[in-house]
Amino acid sequence: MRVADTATEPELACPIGPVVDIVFSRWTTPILWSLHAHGRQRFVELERRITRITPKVLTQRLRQLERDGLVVRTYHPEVPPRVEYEISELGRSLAPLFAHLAEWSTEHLGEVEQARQAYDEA
Amino acid sequence: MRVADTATEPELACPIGPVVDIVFSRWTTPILWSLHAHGRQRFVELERRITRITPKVLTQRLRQLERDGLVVRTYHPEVPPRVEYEISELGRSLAPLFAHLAEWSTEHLGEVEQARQAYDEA
DNA sequence: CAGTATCCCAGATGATACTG
DNA sequence: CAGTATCATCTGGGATACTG
Repeated sequence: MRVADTATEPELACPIGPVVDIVFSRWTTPILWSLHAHGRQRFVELERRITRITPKVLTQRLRQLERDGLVVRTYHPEVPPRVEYEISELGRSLAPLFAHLAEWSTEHLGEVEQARQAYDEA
Repeated sequence: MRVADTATEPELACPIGPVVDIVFSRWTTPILWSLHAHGRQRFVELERRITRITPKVLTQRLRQLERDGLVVRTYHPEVPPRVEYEISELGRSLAPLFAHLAEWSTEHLGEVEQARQAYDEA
């Protein structure tokens, strides 16, 4: 974990910048979570589970996740076509991290709420 | 860590949705990281350290962070004015999480790169 | 079913200039 | 110094419709 060149590089002064872009860009956490919680799924299943997402955006995100090696896409040339998505090994390696995040959430989300209320009153 | 209502709520099917919004919205990680790595800092110091950020956006992000209780702002009514920002107790509680993230980064970022290359060749 | 193709808009971001 | 004000920009995302 380098800190030395903190002042050198742009916003990448922050060594976790790249990971954040990969793992926490919009829609990726719901998708990964869904895939992790419910296993291999078809396009429509994801679409139904992640309410409010449009097929266009879901496709975009899935492609990105596939490109980054976090998700595996399997195409079955049938009629009608069947496509299945599942978490890759690499994607699964994020599980402890997500757990850590969920833990922080249950422990400190309340404090954030309080801080907001206090702030808004002033 | 509930999973039961995964299909009930919208994108919050993902229990870490709220935290992600708070901690990983744009510019927040560089700011928090800088504050964590270099301690209490004035506005200009942050501005210089986080290259490419404009004062407007820096102000916005700092306000948000302050409202969420992750950062403490101290105003010194002098001439010229002096304002200092520092991480709060709550903000500091994110440190292990960031460390975890940095660790994942050093271990797996290479795999992401490889996946991308492989994908782009096909 | 599993997407693509278009059109479109809001909100976020950037550039620039100005103040207490 | 520590912002704010204003204007221009621009891209992600939404709505809708269509296809192999």
